[in-house]
Parts: sequence; C-alpha cells; structure tokens
Amino acid sequence: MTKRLSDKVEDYLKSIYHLSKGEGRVSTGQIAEDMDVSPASVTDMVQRLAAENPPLLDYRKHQGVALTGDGKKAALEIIRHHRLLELFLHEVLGFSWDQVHEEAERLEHVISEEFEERVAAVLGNPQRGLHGEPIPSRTLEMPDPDCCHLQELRTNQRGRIQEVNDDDPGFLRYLAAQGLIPGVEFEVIGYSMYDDNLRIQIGDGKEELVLGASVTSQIQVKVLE
Amino acid sequence: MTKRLSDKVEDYLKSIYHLSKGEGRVSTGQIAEDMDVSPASVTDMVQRLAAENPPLLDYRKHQGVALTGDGKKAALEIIRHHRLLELFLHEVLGFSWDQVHEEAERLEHVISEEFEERVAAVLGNPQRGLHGEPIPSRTLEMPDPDCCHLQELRTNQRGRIQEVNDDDPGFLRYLAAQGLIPGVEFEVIGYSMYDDNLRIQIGDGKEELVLGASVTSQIQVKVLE
DNA sequence: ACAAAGATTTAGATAAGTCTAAAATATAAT
DNA sequence: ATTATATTTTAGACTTATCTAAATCTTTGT
Repeated sequence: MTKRLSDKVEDYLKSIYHLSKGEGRVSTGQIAEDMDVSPASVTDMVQRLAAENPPLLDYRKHQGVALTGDGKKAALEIIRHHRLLELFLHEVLGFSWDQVHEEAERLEHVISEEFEERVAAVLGNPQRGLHGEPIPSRTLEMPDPDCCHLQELRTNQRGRIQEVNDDDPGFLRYLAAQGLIPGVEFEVIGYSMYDDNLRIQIGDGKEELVLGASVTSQIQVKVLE
Repeated sequence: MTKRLSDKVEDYLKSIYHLSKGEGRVSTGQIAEDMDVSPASVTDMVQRLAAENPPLLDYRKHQGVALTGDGKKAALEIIRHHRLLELFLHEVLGFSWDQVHEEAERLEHVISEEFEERVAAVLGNPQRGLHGEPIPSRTLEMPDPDCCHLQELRTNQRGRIQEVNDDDPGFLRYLAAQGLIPGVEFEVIGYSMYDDNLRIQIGDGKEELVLGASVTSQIQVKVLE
C-alpha cells in the first residue's frame, strides 16, 4: 500500500494526466496555467513528486515532467472517482449536469475504495461518465478514446458527440440548450477557414448551428463511416 | 457568508461541542485527549479561533474554552453533515452501521449545502441518525436529547435505547450482536454496586444480559413511565 | 499557607504548500 | 553566432498545523 497522497498532490497528478493524456512530457508552465498557481510553486512540487519513493513523476530540469507508472495509476484512481461521482450525483441525488463537477472535485479526494465500489455497483459499473468521458476500470485501465475533436471535421463528414468538457457550468448549460449532448449525431455542412467556424446540422432534422473554435475544441466526436 | 473553515478547525469545533454538549467550558487537556494531539497544539489552535473575526470560541487563559454562537453553529453544521451522511451511506449505499462513521468523518468536511439538502430530501428529512443521534435541523436547532445514560438506571426501571456511541466499529458490532440497538426496550433486573454491572432483560422475552460500566456509559436511554 | 503535583502556556522547530523577485537556462530572430 | 525574449529554476519569506521541552500558572494536600 503506497502512502496516502494529499489533495493537492492528487490535483497535480490529475492536471498532468489531462495535459499529457497519460503519455509524454508537460512543461511546468502548462501546469501552472492549468492549476492557477505560480510556475515557481509547480517546480517545487514536481521536484518533490519526482523525489518520492516510489517516484510519481519523471522530471528533468527545463524539460518538463512525465508521469511514471505509479503517478499515472494515482491519477487514474482520482479520475475514476471523479467520473463515478459525477454520474452518482446526477443519477442518485438529482444534481444537474453543470453542477456535478465542482462537487466531485471535492469528494474525489476523500472517498474510500469501499465507497467507490459501492457507487460503481449502484450505477451498474458504467464505462462512460455523465459528459461522455471514459471511466477507468476498477483495475485502472483507461479505455481507448477512439474519437477526435469536432474542430478537426470538415464539410460532409458525419459524427456522433462522444464527450464534452465538464468543468465550466455555463458552457455545459449552453451545450444542453443547443442539444449538443453525448450520443447526438450530426453532419458538418460548412466550414469557414478564416475563423474556423463550423456549421453543423443535428440529427437529420432542420436544426442548424454555427460553432466557433472555442466550442468545437471542447467537444470530442466519433467520426461515422 | 463566513469564511471557509479548514477541516482541522471543524474537527476542533466538533470535539468541543461534544465535550461540552454545546454549553459550558472545556479544558484544553480534554480537547487534546479527545483529538489525540498535544496540549500545546490545542492552546495554539484555540487562541487562533478565539482571535478570529467573528470569534468562534471564548477563551481565557487556564480557564478552558466555550463555543460562541458562531462556533456552535459551525459545529452543528458539521454534526448535521455527519449524521445525514451516516444514514445515507447505510440506506443508499449499503454500508453497515459500524462502517459508516469513518467514511462520514472524511465526507462531512467537503459536501456542499446543496449536497446536504439533497441527501436530507432523499432520506425524508430524518430527525435521528443511524445510531439514534438527534440530527440538527436545517436551521441548526439541536433537538432536546430527552434521555440519560443507561449507567444511571437501577433495578426495576424500564427504558428504551435511544442512542449509542458511533465511533468504535468493534463496539457497534458487539451491540448489534446483543440486540442492543436504538428502539429496543428493556428492564433493569439487577445492579451490582461494586463493579457497576447492570443486568437487563430485553423486550419481555427471556434474553438477559450483564453489562459493565464501559458499555452502559456509551448507551443513552429514555426512561419509560 | 505553602510546597508538590498537575495542567496549561510559551518558545522554538519542522513540514507542506504557497508566493515574489532575482538568477539561470533555453528558444527565436536577425 | 549573438542578442533578445521567454521560460524555468532558485532563494527567501509566509501560513497553517503540528511537535518537544521549558516555563508558568492552578490546584491540592497537609
């Protein structure tokens, strides 16, 4: 059994996981930006985590950091907690899909293995979260994402919304209002190369939407045929 | 809205509430004992809490501390969280009555007002916890206990178990095995003044038990007729 | 009333996590 | 290749919560 990590350490590992998607190196600046702390604090912290026994990060001066196997495991554990909790808060307690993130951010650090397993059981061991994110398995295997950003699609391509960014309540309410929720299918019917706007048609109905890059970059889709 | 308190501060306030039952003064030594920290740490902490704005404690050198109105409110908020969570963990997630305490100790500090209200609603706004404890109301009124320690009863008195101490899993399993759970009625059929043992008969059946002072002091009862 | 015992408080240290400002290194541009 | 810019790291300081050891009160016993 490895030593209990502090909430802060868990937040760093989670941030690094998300920035690196589990592989490759991330700069201290990126982490500082993502976590809203000073670069100096990040350097301090990553040096400590790389000096842990066992090390959670691989750190080289001016070269950024990468998660070690142990660091990745710890990150996936928290991500599993987060996604199970979001689903639980929605399904069992009736939280709306834009409210769950903040609550899960606090709960994810304190629930026991027991709690995690019981919640997973109550939910029927789900493989996707409330916003479509893959949920790491009990053994911390992360399912293959198998999707790309909506941003990358072009005219005439069809896709299905797979996953949306969960951390901005306003953005989530906007998505829900437009019907842009996981599972929904659409076709790209126009692209403007100057502003990267995408015009899409939802379902095979009449609904048309024009989406800017700051929206299309936050939505993951599966390309159809 | 008063400033967010740290988990530790909340633990101190909770400890002081329990030791003082909400009224009167408690010594730093008692708190140190209860929280398993050094007396010096307690002195430090209570001085800080008394210096807060608004003050959470009334502190006088060598005279111990008492909760202020604000301190008492903060304590009751956490106690409400704790008791709602214990019930929730049992009813909704199937935790056993000796497992819930530890989990609730961690969760109680991080749940939002929203979470608290939704849990209370799912449980039907209960007034008593899993171990029979009164649950402070939404407005933080603590219901009158209206009971006394089993320890104080004598031969021929009848009573109903109202509340048992929740923090020792082994003790809770022992109680459950003996049928000593809240709601159960009994009659005292013997008292030994030398060891303070109490002989009781459960229900009006044949079951007889002999209980030592370390058990009878942990059980609260309501005296009948 | 006064000394001994017991409890409480102060003083000084430690550890985690943060900051700002200054120094060092890396990247890019001419 | 050398300077300018941007990023990263170091150094020193602060905060919260803790400890041990020493000093100071209170209480108790005679």
